[in-house]
Amino acid sequence: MQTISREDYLKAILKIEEEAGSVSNQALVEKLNTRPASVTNMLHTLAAAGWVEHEAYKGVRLTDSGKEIALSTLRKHRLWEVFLVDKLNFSWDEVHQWAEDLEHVGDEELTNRLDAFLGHPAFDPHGDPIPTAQGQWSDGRNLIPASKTVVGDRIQLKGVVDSGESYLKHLDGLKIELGLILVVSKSLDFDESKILIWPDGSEASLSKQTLQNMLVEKLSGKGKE
Amino acid sequence: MQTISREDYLKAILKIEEEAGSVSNQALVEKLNTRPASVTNMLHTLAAAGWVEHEAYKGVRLTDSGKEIALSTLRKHRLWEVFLVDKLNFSWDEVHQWAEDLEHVGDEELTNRLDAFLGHPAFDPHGDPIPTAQGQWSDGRNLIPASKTVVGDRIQLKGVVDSGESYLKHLDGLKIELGLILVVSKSLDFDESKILIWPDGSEASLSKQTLQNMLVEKLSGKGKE
DNA sequence: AAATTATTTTAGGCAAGGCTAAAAACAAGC
DNA sequence: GCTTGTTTTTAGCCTTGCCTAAAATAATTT
Repeated sequence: MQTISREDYLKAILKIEEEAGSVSNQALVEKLNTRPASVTNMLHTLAAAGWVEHEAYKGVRLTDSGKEIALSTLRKHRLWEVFLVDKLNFSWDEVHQWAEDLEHVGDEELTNRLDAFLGHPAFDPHGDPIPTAQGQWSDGRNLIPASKTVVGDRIQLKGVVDSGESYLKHLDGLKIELGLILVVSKSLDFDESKILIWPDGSEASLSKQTLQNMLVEKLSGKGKE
Repeated sequence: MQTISREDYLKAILKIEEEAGSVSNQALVEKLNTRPASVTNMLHTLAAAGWVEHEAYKGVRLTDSGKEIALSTLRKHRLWEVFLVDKLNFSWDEVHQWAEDLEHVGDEELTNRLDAFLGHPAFDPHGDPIPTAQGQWSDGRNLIPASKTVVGDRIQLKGVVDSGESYLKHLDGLKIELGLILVVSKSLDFDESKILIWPDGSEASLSKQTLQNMLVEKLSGKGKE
């Protein structure tokens, strides 16, 4: 049967599969902030339930039924995040922890009604795609990290790689939010930082690290590539 | 620290205190559908946390801090019920189980924002009063069971005693919902049932048991008392 | 008051899911 | 091929909260 902890593991496995291709116990230890022995334990439980295939020392893979649960949990998580931001006016850096709890509440019916109530959003407040009720992974976008842009590019922020609270607060401080359009004005070889121009004409310098975590879309190319 | 189970116990104790004055272990066994030994166990835990005062064989009482947690949990429960009915269009008989989960999510801040989003409702979908953020128990209404009405009374349904699914579905079948205004047309001594008139002129007979569970307000007395 | 019945508590287990410490397996470097 | 270091597993323990069965206490009847 599904429990909170099991859903958390399945979701973590799904995300690591996406990010890294294969899933090591070590990766789960880091993602779930737990100990290696706990991971081994839980993988046995998940394998016994038929949600993952696990061969000792060889890593894990989600089965179809495991993937279904993981996607459903992720869908709920992201829909609740939209709810918290759009309806309760929380900021994008405040919602993760509550969504972490809310994702374990409700069935498909409730989730679909929530989805309809929110207007069938395609992306969550961090720009991550929301799986559909059919488990479709709808990210047909071609986003690139802002660190890969060149002088002259007009770019729009569409997502973030790291949606941890501290990074998001950092962006808040820079008046950077999803949908913001920026122009790359200067690129410094020295430390790979860039100077960007805001729509109001103001400028600021962003570090390499900040840029790497910003997922942007290149708009109508004013860029000199 | 607060856990789901502890919050459930505190909420149950609060409700039994309201309903019955004093709280026996037996009452908790019934309300929480558990075993006597489990109740004794948990009461020790709650007493150790300072949330209840418990003397062996003598019953329990909430302390101030215990009551605060219980009221906050009840508040969350009822606000989420309003959300499910008003925003996600569930019917009043479908929401209890989900609210039972949702009540354990979020802090005061989230709850207050939900409250504001819902327009500061005073009552939940079953007519039960919603405690305020300050823990005020705002039921200044003077409701009576419909079984205590007399012929000629014009009454409005404001709440139910039993908000279990089967009773609510029974009312649904009779086209009875919160806010409905009825007129008592006949009272049968035989089985203490009554015949009532709907606003559209139709009539139906309600059993004693059905009437006892309907909490109504007497409107402008057309009644012959 | 004594006996019966009902309620509550104690005693002892069980399952989930976490942990530490130690052993085993794998991967790399010499 | 051995040695060293990393990763994974095993072994064994802990906590929460549930359970059953039996003992203790209260309440009710006779």
